[in-house]
Amino acid sequence: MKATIYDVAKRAQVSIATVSRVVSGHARVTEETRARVLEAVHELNYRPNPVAQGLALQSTRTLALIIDRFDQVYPALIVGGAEAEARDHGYHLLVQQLSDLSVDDFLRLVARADGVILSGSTSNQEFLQAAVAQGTPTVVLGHLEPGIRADGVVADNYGGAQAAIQHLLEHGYRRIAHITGPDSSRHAQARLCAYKDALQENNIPLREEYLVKGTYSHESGYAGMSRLLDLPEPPEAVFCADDLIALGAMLAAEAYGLDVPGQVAIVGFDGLETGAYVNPPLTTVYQPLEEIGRVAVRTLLWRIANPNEEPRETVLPTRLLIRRSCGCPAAARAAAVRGAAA
Amino acid sequence: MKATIYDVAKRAQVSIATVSRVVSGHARVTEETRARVLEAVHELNYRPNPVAQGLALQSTRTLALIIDRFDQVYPALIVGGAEAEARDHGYHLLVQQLSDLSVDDFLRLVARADGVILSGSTSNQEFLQAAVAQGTPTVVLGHLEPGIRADGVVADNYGGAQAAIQHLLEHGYRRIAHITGPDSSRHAQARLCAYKDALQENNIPLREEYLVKGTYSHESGYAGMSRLLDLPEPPEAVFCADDLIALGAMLAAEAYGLDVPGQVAIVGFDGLETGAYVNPPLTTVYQPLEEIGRVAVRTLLWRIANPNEEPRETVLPTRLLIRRSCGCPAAARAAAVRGAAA
DNA sequence: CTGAAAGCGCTTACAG
DNA sequence: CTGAAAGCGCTTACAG
Repeated sequence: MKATIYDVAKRAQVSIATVSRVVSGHARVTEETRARVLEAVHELNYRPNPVAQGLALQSTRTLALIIDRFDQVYPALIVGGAEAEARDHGYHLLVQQLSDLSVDDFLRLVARADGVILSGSTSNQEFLQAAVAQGTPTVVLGHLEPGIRADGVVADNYGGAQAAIQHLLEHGYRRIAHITGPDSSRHAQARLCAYKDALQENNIPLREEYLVKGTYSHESGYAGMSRLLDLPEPPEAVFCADDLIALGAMLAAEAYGLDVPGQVAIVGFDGLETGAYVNPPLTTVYQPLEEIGRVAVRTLLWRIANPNEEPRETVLPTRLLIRRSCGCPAAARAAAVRGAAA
Repeated sequence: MKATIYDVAKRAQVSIATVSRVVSGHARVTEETRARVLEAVHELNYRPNPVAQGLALQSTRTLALIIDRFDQVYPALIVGGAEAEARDHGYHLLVQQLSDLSVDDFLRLVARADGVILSGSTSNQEFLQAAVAQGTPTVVLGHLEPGIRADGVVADNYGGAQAAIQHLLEHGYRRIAHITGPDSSRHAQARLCAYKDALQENNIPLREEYLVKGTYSHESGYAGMSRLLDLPEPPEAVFCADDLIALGAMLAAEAYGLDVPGQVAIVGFDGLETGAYVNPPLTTVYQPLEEIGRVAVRTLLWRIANPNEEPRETVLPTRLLIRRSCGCPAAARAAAVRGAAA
């Protein structure tokens, strides 16, 4: 049904080599034969079979992206950026969720791609090792890891979290709690670390009861905040490991009849647009998720072209997005909308 | 570097045909040679090259999914469901965004897949035609279209929207406005249609000024609601084409100093989890997005296996998720959280 | 049960 | 500039 290079060659009365040359544009061909081939290509609506090209060229022009789970806007933005960037370079994108993935499934996917991007979860360590051992160009959405030849692309989680805590301290809060992300998230680890360091630098003792575990979910934010508010001495401010947790925490505060930020301040992380549209608008740390996806793809493409360079790490800046939930004065309506667009 | 079938054959002292047979399991092989081959496979860590298999078998065991834009949780859930289902069947998933996509890019992607799933946007009409013309198994995230041999998988947008309007009418509201989704969304069209029909059935004249265009975004919800509230006679209730619009509308109402739902009721569409964590919790129409992704994949796989069957359409039920923004009495905290889990 | 061979649809040295 | 041929790594009739 679909025309192959043989059909075109026959119709244009040339060899398949010549067809390949004019279609790829990689070699000189007489203008006359070129025209004849192009006409045949057009008439037969010929398009080279990418699978056959993949086999011949030993390159699929496809990249694989492994994300923990496609269930929130976070992964969507990363995939969106990655796909856009890949497309700009003539590449396609294969996606897979980390949860319940076997190494075999993973390697089957990777075998279809020229390289792979792995999420910053500790639970993909096995996959990372397998990919690198195979010599597959690999970038991790996280920091460089000693001894592993994979590049890293990551937001400045530590710096962002630090800025958030700093901001809360400037508000005069001293009793600052933290609802963490999952232990398996390296990003959550960095944010937690920044939280601890910031308190210490300001001579505020770390209280165990102010540290509650969350899972990057509304529900865990709700539950975590409830526990904090049940404490004999509840915190004045809560730094949440992501915006979903923060929204859950806000609802919990309301359920306890507490005003946010009047009675308890809340800060999130991610800078999701939705945070600008809740009441009070959520102060949060913006990280450029789409850009992370794009840079990850660019890095991977660079790595594919330069297999022998030393591992490279790119840290993208985060930015404190000050809205209302931290206790800052009400922004005008216009400002809230502007914040949302950021 | 990576072992091929030839390496295994040599090591096991058999032909590549035999290796292929034991690895695929498609044919009888002596237990003894089988063991020898398996040992070689193991020692060389051999895995068949899926690209070569794709060429030989004329099947890539890969599916393509085209979504308007990966920028919200909506696309994430569809991709998530699709990937999970594809994996369950040993398939991989290639993704691409519709925006700025050329037919050529699209067909290059499709050539790597055994079939394609297309979003329910009118702007992919060209792609749909191209895929079907090529004989590519195709499913659309929308209703069957006359004359087009593609299957359809879609939520009951009409029924869901109808239920939402009905609910608002039962609250006693008569001045009900609608902020639509983009014209290009068939789902938005269905919801709009249900809105109009429901009003008519209840003898409520349609007011042009109560119909404002949105784009499935917080921002358009904010802007649309502002326009509605500027009206000499603002609506008592607003049905929003999706939850993002609804959140934007809620913030606008607050900016106007209006109580939701006391002074203006708001209902959304999608049933996103976040809606359960805003104040007031958003009443909305739940649609099973992950399931839509899964069913789309199942349908596509069925179509690949049965190329000559008549086009099939699957309509998945939607469900009104009653929370607070419609004016229903405050649910207990537990209920709000339960609603979130739904 | 097993092997030799053809075929899947390309690309690209190698000759001419 | 152009063609014949080998090669990419598999699968699967076809013989034996």
